[in-house]
Amino acid sequence: MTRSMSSFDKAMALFGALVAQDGVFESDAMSVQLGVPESTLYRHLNALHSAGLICRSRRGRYLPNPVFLKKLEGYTPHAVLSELVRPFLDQLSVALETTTHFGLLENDMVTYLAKSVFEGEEVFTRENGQLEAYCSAIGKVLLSHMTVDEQRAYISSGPFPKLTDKTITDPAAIERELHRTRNKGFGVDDGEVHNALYCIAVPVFSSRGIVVGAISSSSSQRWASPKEQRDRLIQLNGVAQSISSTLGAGA
Amino acid sequence: MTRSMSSFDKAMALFGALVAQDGVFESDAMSVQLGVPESTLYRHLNALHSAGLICRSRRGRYLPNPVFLKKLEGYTPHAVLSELVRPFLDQLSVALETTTHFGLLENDMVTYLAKSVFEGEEVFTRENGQLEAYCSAIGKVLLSHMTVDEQRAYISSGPFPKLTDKTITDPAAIERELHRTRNKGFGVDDGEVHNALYCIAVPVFSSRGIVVGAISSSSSQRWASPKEQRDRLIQLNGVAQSISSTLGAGA
DNA sequence: CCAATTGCTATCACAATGTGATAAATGGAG
DNA sequence: CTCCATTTATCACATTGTGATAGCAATTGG
Repeated sequence: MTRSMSSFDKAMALFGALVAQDGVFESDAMSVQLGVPESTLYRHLNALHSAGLICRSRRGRYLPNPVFLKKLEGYTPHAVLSELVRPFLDQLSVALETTTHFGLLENDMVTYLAKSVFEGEEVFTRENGQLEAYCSAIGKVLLSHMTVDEQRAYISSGPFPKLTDKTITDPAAIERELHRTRNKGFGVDDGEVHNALYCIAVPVFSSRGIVVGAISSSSSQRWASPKEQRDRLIQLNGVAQSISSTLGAGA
Repeated sequence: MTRSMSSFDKAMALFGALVAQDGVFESDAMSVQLGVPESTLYRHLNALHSAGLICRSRRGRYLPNPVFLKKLEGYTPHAVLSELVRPFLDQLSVALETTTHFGLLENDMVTYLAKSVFEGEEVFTRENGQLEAYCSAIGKVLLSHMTVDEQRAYISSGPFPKLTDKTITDPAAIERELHRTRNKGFGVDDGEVHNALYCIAVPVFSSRGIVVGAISSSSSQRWASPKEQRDRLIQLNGVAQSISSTLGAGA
């Protein structure tokens, strides 16, 4: 499976490291970090430069080329993600016979970037609309993949409004629920946002294991059995995997 | 001088073409456009994908990878440009003994991204501040490199306030002045913005001849002679060239 | 529904480029 | 001036990239 890596991939790995470190390049540190000899790194730097990806600022400092950046103005991660994800959501909504969503976390709220309605299963959400994270299925998944510090900060940022009888509002209970979610690998909203709304959600990872967002299946009827829930999960995870692979390897 | 082109450059050229065309890829058209055989193009597409630069959306449609885009959040063309340009401005201001600026056009106004003050030559401009384009040296240069349609739209967008006695405000006269500026290759502000402010400016091109911005030399005293103006121009153009080359080839 | 078109993948012999060790030059900081 | 990290240059060698061709896959149009 390990297709021979093109020279491309290695140089782009260097690019990624550079932008992540605010342009700072220390040859020996970078050499061990990327597992590439220094002489090769400098060749890659020159390749990135002549390809118009980076500029040399001060000695030891390389910045993304502003002309290159300008080309990417007009492409936002949100817009691209929602376009990429939509066909998968459509496929999923007919397979599951439920409405499906793709969402991600933004300022501790879930933003729904894309939605695919299954006829008869209208849901009150809107694309680009937001919902509370602690009680929604997608929100629980995304919160459960935060770092410990981030999650702690979120949990102490309450209060958490009780949207239905079943909404979990006690901070300690929310924390337990998030642990459960993380361990199970999927999130459940059992009528906790709205009386007639039942959802399950799974995370979408980038190839390097970073959580990019989450997809969910929403229905106005509760799942009939654990088995039905399990079936949905299998399909959800399959689609999540597909999305991951269209995102590609270097991300 | 033509250093052998790495495989990188060709693939990045494809990337540039893709983002410029909103992700649309037609193999035969692209093949003639880039002068690369189709089979090679598809290999490049795969390289871009596995490097995490692009995703495949629909058939024939390739979008920038959102994960990649997210890495570049936080880098704006403005911020990077001003950092890159600053050392050149500093060098220039001591060489010319004048205050120097780098600016670009934004909504028909000149935005000053960077400024290097020469002692005793304070100027009222602020970094990230804006000034009218039709009367400033940098503005004239940038306007003179607009497309015909853009320039026509600008000229008919008046009125143009008379900031000093010498300000050119008649649309037809402005148009003539822009033609002159374009032909000479540099712009002059002969006290047209402020009574005690005299500037000359030259364009900064990217390697592909796109105007990225302009640099200027500003003084409270008028240049003594045509020769002095010519000397300043030579230095200005030299620095403009240097900036172009730090921007690299692929841009 | 079947053609026809276009997108995309696979393969191969050959040419070109990337690789990494070494050495040396450049530039900045104390 | 001296040290140290950055950066360029060089070289024999291994790995990739190249582009023509053929063929498969999927969409479009009639």
